[in-house]
Amino acid sequence: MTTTPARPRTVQPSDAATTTALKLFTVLSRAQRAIGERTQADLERHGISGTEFGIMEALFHKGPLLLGEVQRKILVSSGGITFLVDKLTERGYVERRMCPSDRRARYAALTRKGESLMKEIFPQHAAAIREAMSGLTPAEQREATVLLRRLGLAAAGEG
Amino acid sequence: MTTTPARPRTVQPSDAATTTALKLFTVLSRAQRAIGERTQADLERHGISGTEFGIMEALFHKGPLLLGEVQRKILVSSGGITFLVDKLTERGYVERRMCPSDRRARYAALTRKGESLMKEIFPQHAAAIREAMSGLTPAEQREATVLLRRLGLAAAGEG
DNA sequence: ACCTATTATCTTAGTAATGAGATATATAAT
DNA sequence: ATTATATATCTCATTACTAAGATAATAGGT
Repeated sequence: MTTTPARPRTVQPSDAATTTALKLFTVLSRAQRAIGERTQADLERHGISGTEFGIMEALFHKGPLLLGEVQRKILVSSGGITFLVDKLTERGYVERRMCPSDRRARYAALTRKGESLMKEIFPQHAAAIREAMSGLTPAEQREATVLLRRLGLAAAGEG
Repeated sequence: MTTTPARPRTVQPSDAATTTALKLFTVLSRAQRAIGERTQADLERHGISGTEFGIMEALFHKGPLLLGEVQRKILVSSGGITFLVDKLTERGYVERRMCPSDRRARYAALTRKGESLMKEIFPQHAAAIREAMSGLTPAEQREATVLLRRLGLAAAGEG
């Protein structure tokens, strides 16, 4: 048995599995960007960012949460959550409340104004997301969800 | 034919299609974030950001490109491409060249140092992406690619 | 009570961008 | 030629963060 002599190559050609992964990487990035641009454009009409909406949505659906809980939910840094809650507080949508059992901790809670904003815009925004996703049928969306959940969990877990 | 009388509702409950779309939105964001964190961590070892890698990869595979071409390819603002090419130039990986036919325009091109950096790290980074995607089999990755391409194109197109 | 480690939030400085507008050049119409 | 419009890049101010460290409070062990 003879081995093929190593022919020098400038750049190692990628194998098929790598090529497949690179394609997925590209379409994943582009899809996320395109969807993100559309959904953020929807929120811009109301003068809030996607991240701000994430905070208010969490408070809207779960009630008051400790800053740290919000932080873990929307995945920003500790400095970031302080900054974001400050901004929402200035605009009157959110307020801080003492935590009776832990004086280091603060709750973030929707004000009445924040609550009524969310009642108005959450359904609208959900519809905008549905619209942004309308390139796929609901059945295809469920397929994509299964695959992306598996992909995301594996990628996050092995960190 | 009778129309159903409008029953007042505080918050319109989402229909099934909206719920499906919201789930996809969540897993899409999370998957992209998890994959992005892993691939950027790989590049950090070489001291470059994902965006910088994107520029160098484009130049590596296509040769010198006008700044505007690079900009459209990696999707940053016009100010952003100037800033990024400046930084890569400072570090000696990229240089600007005059465009003989249009004196407003500038090419960005890899220097010899940039070329050799890419020869070294491109295959490594491709392998890191393959690894980050390994939660799905190649066949599943191809499925996901088909769906995400359709999703992304539809979302970008209807902007 | 005292020490240690941990946790929760806030502060500060720095970064990677964006967006609006400036400048220079090019192209097309008159 | 002149004018208008479009294009390519750059400049500058601002935004939305992150990372590291400061401060303060809690919890557990001794």
